[in-house]
Parts: sequence; structure tokens; C-alpha cells
Amino acid sequence: MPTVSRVLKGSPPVSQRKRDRVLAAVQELGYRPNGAARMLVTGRRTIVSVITSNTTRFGYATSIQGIEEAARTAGLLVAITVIDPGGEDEVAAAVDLVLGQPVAGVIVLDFDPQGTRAIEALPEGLPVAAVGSSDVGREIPRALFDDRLGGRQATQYLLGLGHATVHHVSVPGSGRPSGRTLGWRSALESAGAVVPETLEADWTSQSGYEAGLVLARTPGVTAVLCGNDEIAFGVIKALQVSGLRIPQDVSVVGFDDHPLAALWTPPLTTMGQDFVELGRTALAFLVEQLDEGPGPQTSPSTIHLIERESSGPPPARSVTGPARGARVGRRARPRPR
Amino acid sequence: MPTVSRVLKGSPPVSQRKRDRVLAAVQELGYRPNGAARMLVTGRRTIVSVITSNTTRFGYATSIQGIEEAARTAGLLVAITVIDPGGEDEVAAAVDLVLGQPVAGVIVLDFDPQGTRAIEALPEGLPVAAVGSSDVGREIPRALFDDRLGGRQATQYLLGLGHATVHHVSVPGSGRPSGRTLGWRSALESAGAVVPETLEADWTSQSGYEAGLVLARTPGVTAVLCGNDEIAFGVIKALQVSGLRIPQDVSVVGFDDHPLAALWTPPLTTMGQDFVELGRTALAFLVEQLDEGPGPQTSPSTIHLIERESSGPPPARSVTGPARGARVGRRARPRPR
DNA sequence: CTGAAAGCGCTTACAG
DNA sequence: CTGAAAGCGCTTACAG
Repeated sequence: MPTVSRVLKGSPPVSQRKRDRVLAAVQELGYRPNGAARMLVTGRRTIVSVITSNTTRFGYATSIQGIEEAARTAGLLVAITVIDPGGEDEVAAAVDLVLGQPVAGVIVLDFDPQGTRAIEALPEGLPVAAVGSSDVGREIPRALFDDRLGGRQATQYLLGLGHATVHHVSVPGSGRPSGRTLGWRSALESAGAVVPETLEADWTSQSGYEAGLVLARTPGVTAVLCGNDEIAFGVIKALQVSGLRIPQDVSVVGFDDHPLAALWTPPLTTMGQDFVELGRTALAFLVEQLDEGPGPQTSPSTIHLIERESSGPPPARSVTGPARGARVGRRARPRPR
Repeated sequence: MPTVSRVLKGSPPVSQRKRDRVLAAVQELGYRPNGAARMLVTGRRTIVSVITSNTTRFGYATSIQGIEEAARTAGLLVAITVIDPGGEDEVAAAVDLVLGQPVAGVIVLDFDPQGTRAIEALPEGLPVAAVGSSDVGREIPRALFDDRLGGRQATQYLLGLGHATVHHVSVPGSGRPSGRTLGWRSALESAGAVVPETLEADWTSQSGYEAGLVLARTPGVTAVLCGNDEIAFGVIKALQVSGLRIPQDVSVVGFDDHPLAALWTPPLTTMGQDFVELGRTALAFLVEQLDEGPGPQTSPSTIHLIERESSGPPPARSVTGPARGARVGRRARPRPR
């Protein structure tokens, strides 16, 4: 009965009497239109699928939150598909699962190689947007941070504090070095500082802890830029456990402004980024594409230094002018070069 | 052409020649069966919707991870629907969004009042399972922790350490006090200890910090059980900022075993729970229901004490036997009673 | 083994 | 304003 459809959709030409009867029946029977049938006939898909390798890490989870918020506003449902670490198989399986559903489009969290591969495995024709950047892959709209600029700024900040150089513990990056790592390197080079070897971590604080243990026994480390805050947490802990004081002996700076950064001991200096905004932007890109067809675009979101207490001047060798009234010289180490 | 369908589904009776031709065509055209049409005719729905008030908090995000893992294994797609804080409207809107899609069933994260209301708003007939517990609502299968037992055990542990009583900063609980709070209270009563007034926090470390500030100026506080680890992080920080030492002056115990608990300063003693397992169980309950119709059941998962360094004996008044070689007596306060 | 036929539950023109 | 008719893209029996 088309009338029912008209009533439910709110199309004008229905008599009051009919409308009431229909509504009553709907109410009584608990009738719900079949979503699959509706999609089939209208062709309007309302599911947006997010493909990601992880759902719980800070940056990932917060981006998803932003996507979901914006999707809800737009009347879209968000589906999550996780690509477990593993071979190409996993990527193909995830893509199949997604395409088996009536999805309107896909947003890929391109923070790591898994994401990059997923983008490449997605068929042309399907609307796609990405959060995060990789160099590889086809041209699609991307919501991203200017990681490179962030890496530069953080490094310059540390250099400006008087550190001779800055060590770096990096996040994986998707394919090649992450933008943060690139920015760090270029800042060092511009300043004519030595570029120490990068320590590779994954996104976890555990991996940061391990890197911290290495740094603790590396001579000349007075400042460390970490690829994210979780890594920084681990680095700080490892350094402390090794008898070093933060920031008197070593300054540590993170990335992301994790919710616990301000509560850390010491409170963590970090590069703040708005992941929720990032997710919202990606969804907006996807919706635009749904409406008007493809249109590759890119939006670097802002990033800013949040100075807290994990960073300061390098340890002095004389008693002159140590930062923050710190005791000086305990375990002081020579500056590099 | 039914043959195409047969080939794609792998039904046996198809000649090799036909099969090859079909596969070639599919390959060339990039053909993908329309999910909506398939759902319509088969009636097999493959979307499981998760309704939750939050996607990023540790317990929530980790439960969702478990649900997603199990769903993927079962060939189901997970959709996320968030109920923003707000009136009943939000709950109704979320339910409408979910029911507008061809969903097989729903899993509600019933950690808070929003979840509880969502369960009540869901129509009968739709398969539903929950993660977490509330007293209210209809009988549905639930995957949950024995929070009450956990609260008891944690409290008894602290009492066993010699504390005269245990203060408590609680998570919201859905409707009435959380099981953790109930367990804490009962342990105190069984032991004949005074039951201090509960401090209410939300799930954030910020709210824990504020509670910690209150506790710092409350006389007689030597042990604090927190509703979750994030709260414990905030409490510890506030206590430390107020000049108290953990655990020498005050012991703090959390709940959940957050990934950063072991890295905290001091490393946090907590009640460990497996949220991933919880999510998996909920999905299994839902699948059972899909297959065999309704069958209310409940599974309390295990919970165990993870003793780290944020807890110890109460501050001694004499120099006899302080724990962990701690300096004693700085800011010692009288025991309650 | 392989097509023609019917039908899943809706919505969209189309006649009344 | 309101029904009968057609069709969305598949799959499932059903005849060849």
C-alpha cells in the first residue's frame, strides 16, 4: 500500500483520516519498513564503512569518534571493519566484507601500511576518503595533519631551548617515514645539528619504554621527540627508571595531546592535534563525493605546541642557571660534539 | 542469470566452461552483487549494531574491539551508533537510525544510564544482547564482569594490608550504584569498618583529579578504591600535588588494568578485567539468539587483583615496620575512629 | 547442468 | 487524494 509509504515519508497528499489510521496500525503492529528493500529501490545507501587496523589507540579511536559524530548528523550509519595485521589476505577479506554490504562509501584510516594497502585494494567507482596521509595510492580526498610542520616545530622548539640536537623515536608511518620524522630531520638539518639515528617504535607505550631504555644508555641524549604521546610515556618511564630526571637531564616531547598527557609525571609537553575534527572533515569529504562525484582534496588541520613540564633547557655543566631550580650535575653527561 | 549466482556462491552443479566464462566476466566488469538485493531475498542480515554512549573510553573501546573481532570471524559487519548525552530524544533517534538499516541484531554497551534506556527503547522481537549490567530492563543475555565480587576483593585486599577503612571514588553506574561500589560497601560492612561517604566521578581522569583534591583534605584517608583506572590516575596525581606520597601516605587501587597502569608513577595496583573477552562473549550470545531464538543468559567473566606499587600498608605512627623502606611519618594523619 | 519464472518488501510514477 | 502496476537486483525452487 503506497499510502503507508507516503505517510511514513511525510509526503503531503494524504487525508488526515487515512493518515491517522495508518499511524495507528503502524503503532499497533510495531511496523518498521525493511531497510534492505528500501535501499534496493531507492538506491540510497546510508552506511559508511570505516576501514582501520585498530579501534582503540588514541588517534584511531578519536578519529572514529569524529567520523561517527558527523555521520550521525548526516543520517548515516558507521560500520567498522578492522584489518588485522597479516598478509594481503586480511586486506582482501576486509574489502570483501565491506563490499558485500550496501555501503555508500568508505573512509580509510591511513595511519599505517594496512590502511594504505586497503585504499589500493578498493575498487574504482566506490567513493573513498582517507584520514591521514601516505605517499602511495590513488588520489582521494584526505583529511590530515601537517605532520611535517609539526615535527619541524617541535624540533625547533627543543633546539631553541638550547639542546645541541634532538633524538627521535618514531611511529611506523605508512610506507615511508612519517611526516613527523621528516619534519624532525629537516629541522635538524636546517639548524646544522647532527641527525641521530631514529629509533623505531610502534604506537604503544611498551615500545616507547623499550626505546627509552636504549636512549638511557646512549651518550649525549638531552632531548627526545616522540612520534606520539604513548611512546613518550614509555620513554619517560624508562628514562626515569634508569635514574634520569625529566626534564632536568632529558627533555621529552610527544605528539597528539593524549588525555593523560597533562596528568603524567612530569606533565608532558606535546604537539596538540584535533583528531575529532580530522574525522569530521573526512566524513564531509566523503559526503561531498557522494553528492557531486569525485573531487580530490586535502585539508591539513592545525597543530600547536602545548608546553608543559617535560621539557626545558639541557643540563648545564656549571652551576649557573639550571632550569626550574633542579639539582644539577647528577649524572650529567657531555653534550654531543 | 541464476548461473552467475551459483558460480559466485560456489554451488556445485555448474560446468567448468560456464564457470570460467562467468568468472572472466565478473573480473572484467568488476561486478559485485548488490548487498541490499541479496539481503532482501535471503532475509539474512549481516549487520550487528552496537549502541553505546562512547567509543573512546578504555572499557568501551576495548569491548567494541572484542565485538568486532568476533563479528568478523562470524562474517558479520559491526555498525556503531552513539547516543550522545541528552534527553530521551537522543535515545529514540539512535534507535530509529539503527532500525532503519537491515540489522540482524543489536549489542548495547550497558555501562551507563544511556545504555539502559536504549535497551528499553528497543522493540521486542529484535535480537539484543548487552555488555555490562544494569538492574533495570528486560531479560536479555548479558556479558558482564562480577563487579561486585571485584569490589569486595579489592576492598578486602586493602583492609588486609592494615587500613582501617577504604575510601571510594565511584564510576556512574547505570541507574543505581555500580556493582563495584556495592562490593566495596559490603566488604566494609562485613569487616565492621566505617563506610565513608562515596565520591562520585564520571569515567574521566579529570573527575578523578577533582575527587583526589577533596580526598587530600579529608582527614583519615589512607586507602582509596577507584571505580576505574582513569579515575585512579587522577586521584593519584591530585594526592601527589597535595604533597602526599603514594603508597606511603595513601594507597590507591583502580579497576580495569588500563594499558598505562603499569607505567604510572607509581605503577597502579588494579583489578584486571578482560574487556575484549567481554565483547566477544556478547557477540556470541547474539549469534546464538540469531540461530536459536531468545535465550537469556549471563556470563560473569573473571577478575583478578594485579598488585603493583600504588598500594601498601597504611602509614605507621611509630618507626616500626613501615612498608617498602618508606620514610615514615611525614604528614602522618590519625586513623579514623 | 542451465535458463525462465516468481517473489523478497519497498517506492515511484500512473491511472483513477 | 488513493489504489493497481511495475520494477529495484538478487536467489530459490522449477522445468527443461
